[in-house]
Amino acid sequence: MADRVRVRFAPSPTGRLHIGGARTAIFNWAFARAMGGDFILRIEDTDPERSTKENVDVILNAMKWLGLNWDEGPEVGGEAGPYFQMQRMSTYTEALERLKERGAVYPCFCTKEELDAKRKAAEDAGQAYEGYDGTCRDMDPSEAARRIEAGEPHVWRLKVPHDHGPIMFNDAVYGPTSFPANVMDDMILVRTDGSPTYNFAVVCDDANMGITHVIRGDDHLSNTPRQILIYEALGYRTPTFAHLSMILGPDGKKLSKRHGATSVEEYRDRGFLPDAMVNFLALLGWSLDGETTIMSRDVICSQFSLDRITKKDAVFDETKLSWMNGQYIQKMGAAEWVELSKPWLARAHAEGYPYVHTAIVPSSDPNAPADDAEAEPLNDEQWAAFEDELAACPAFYEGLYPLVAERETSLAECESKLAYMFWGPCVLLDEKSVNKVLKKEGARADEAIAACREVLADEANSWEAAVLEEKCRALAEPLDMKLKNLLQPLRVAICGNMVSPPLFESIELMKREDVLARIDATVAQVF
RNA sequence: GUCCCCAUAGUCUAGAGGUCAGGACGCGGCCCUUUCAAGGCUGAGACACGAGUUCGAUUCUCGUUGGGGGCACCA
Repeated sequence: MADRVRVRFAPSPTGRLHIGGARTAIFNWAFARAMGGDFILRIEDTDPERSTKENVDVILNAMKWLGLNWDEGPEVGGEAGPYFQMQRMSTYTEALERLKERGAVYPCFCTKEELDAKRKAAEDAGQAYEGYDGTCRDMDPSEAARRIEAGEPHVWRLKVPHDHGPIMFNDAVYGPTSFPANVMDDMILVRTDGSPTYNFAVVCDDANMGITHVIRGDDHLSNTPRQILIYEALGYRTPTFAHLSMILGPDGKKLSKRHGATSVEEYRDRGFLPDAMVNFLALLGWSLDGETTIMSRDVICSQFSLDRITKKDAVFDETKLSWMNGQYIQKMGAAEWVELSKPWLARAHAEGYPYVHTAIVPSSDPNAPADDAEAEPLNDEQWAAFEDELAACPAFYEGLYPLVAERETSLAECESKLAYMFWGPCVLLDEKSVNKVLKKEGARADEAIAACREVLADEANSWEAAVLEEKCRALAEPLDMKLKNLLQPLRVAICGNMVSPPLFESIELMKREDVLARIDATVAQVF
């Protein structure tokens, strides 16, 4: 029978969306799309300590940013709702009643302290703790009823059949998998306070929501046999399981905070694109054909399949992510680039406004990524000023795109790479560049600049990159200079640095009087 | 401790009982070039180890080593 595929991503709103969680979400989403099924988002908010409204919004926003649209879940609803576990408590109660009727559960009056003591005793004796010892399993039903009646605190445990054979299932990724039943103790399903444990709630929800494929992290592999026992006790058909390998940090350890950025929000704030993130994460443990690296969401969504998921853990390689992000930036186009680069363009604008003073400044690496930690947020006034200018001269901003399109590995880089475009008539001269290019012995930098200045000052030359470049290049022969010696000084004089985006394309976007003012300021400063 | 899982270059991966072990990032070189990039060409770089099955294993089996994960009234 061909059931409609229904998969879910079920995060706990305990903070930001982790890279590993995002990968799991992407695999579920892509599988649903490829199979023409439903992608359901369910919030596992049963931990009142950490589950807050804010955390839920954080997760939802991250999902939206990644473009992982869900068919059922928060904000969109659906027939299998509600989609917050806290709102599904009655379904767990019903399931417990069902299990009581079936004689598949029993009340246990052992306290947490008693159990902890037993566990500790076993460990101290150098033995492995074998799980719950079944103290209350065979209690006389009438005594149990009496103690419950008396209000004695108790949990409900699953009565795992003693004659249960090995628990077997065919994992879509790991293949045939088997766990001996005797290692399964009678796990707690419902706590003293009446709340369901994770394993119980998950099974109830997945069953009630008609989930056909459970695609989740590898860390749940050993939960699977427990959950299968619950499915069996409830009399439900088990879904297909597909376990995903872990994502590791560069040191081969499980990816965690100490590896740096581990949430999708951090990558967003560092100028990474959702398309690049989805593409990159999709390739962590899955491949289309082993050859294709850059692929659109459409391709991922139509071609994704569980049988091409690898079992091996994958190391998260940020270098490759950066490269991929650069590929997407190259292809995105000016209008989209301006829109998405606003936060960083605004900063560059704010720093250059109302124009810096001309000066020689100590060298720093112009290619160094922006340091988010030290970045101070812009105030409203600065933002307004930026928005005004953006609205006033959109062509200027779109013109910036070709300057950095193939030089950026993240959107954040435009702040430092394009800073010079916002200096108006002033220029901040990089000390090292001044020494190496302008003050270089015998290079005649002053002559080169003077000659080029004449070209740039000549109103007869139309203010176009191609024209200005041609005229300036023509100076090389009469001056008997290499192009490098002719144009690098001009670059430093105008852009402040020997390393910059294309010179004449930059000049074209500037005002003629500003360019001339920069040259004059540089000459006055240096020579 | 115990249970489970994994093993192709530094990294992500493709692959099949016989392949020149393929692609991508990164790295080196060359070309292009006013800088930096981008792009093109090119180079180095891998089947963890030991047995067994086989005419032949990197591929199948077992073991070793290495790595990862689980073993809660957390999720």
